[in-house]
Amino acid sequence: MPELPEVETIRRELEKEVVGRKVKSVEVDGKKSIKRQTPEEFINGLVGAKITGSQRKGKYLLMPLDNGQVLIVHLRMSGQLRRATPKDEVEKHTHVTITFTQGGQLRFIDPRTFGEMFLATPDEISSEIEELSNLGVDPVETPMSWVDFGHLLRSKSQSLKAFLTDQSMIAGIGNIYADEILFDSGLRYDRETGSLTTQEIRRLYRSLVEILHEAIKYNGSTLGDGQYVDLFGKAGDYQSHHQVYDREKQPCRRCRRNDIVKTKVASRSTFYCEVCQV
DNA sequence: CGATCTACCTGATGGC
DNA sequence: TGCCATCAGGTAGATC
Repeated sequence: MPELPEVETIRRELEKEVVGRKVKSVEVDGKKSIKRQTPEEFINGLVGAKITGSQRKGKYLLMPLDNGQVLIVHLRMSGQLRRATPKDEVEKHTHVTITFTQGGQLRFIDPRTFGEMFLATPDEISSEIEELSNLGVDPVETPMSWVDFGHLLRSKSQSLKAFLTDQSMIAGIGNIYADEILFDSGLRYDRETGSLTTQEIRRLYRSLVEILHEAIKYNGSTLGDGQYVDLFGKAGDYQSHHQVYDREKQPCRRCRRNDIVKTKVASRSTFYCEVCQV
């Protein structure tokens, strides 16, 4: 599922593939992906506009336009952005098709329809749209010192996994990378934020940055369901580097003597090693 | 206050 | 073979 590394992979591709292009026409199939405004408002705001940038904040993609608005995309669970040409077969669950004056297309495909696209002004992004204005620091976009990270960590008393996946604290980490980061740092998912020593805080932050960068290097993770693919339909490669996620009952790659355990936390799967994580 | 659950939705999978 | 239940997870909002 798209988390920070997957969204960053797509952002980089969008930079090459759509920035500088002008929108010729937009096709919207129903209201499944355009939820915050009418399809007409969305289409009218896009047609004739040129995409001038490709940014990311947490799991949100933001593409500024030359008309003062910003095209915002959130892929949620199953959303895909795909480069296409008008001749390409239209895949099932294609909800939005943007055709550029140069001929190419950008398509939004989303079987489970949780994802969305909408237009907003920079003012609305920084004040009115709460999910965006409340987003915490993006650890790849805006690195911080481990000391600042420690302050943030101690600002709220909660479990480490809840902290890592709390988008208003650190933006971009979801279920998969939270487990991988916690394993790498040797910390259990249920440790309290206030219980960490200075050394553990440092280790957690180092793991967080390292795992995210490694995952970006391998173009993100594509799970067995194949839901995540990049702009060209290509799967990521980081899943083979997972140490714990989806490795239940398989031997821990670090201690080699314990099997990875799967448990449920807040109705989400959590994988960890009982020996390596304390 | 934090932790947990539920809704949103479809496709894949497993059991019978 | 087909039918039903379960699972996957991002996020908001309800509830404990």
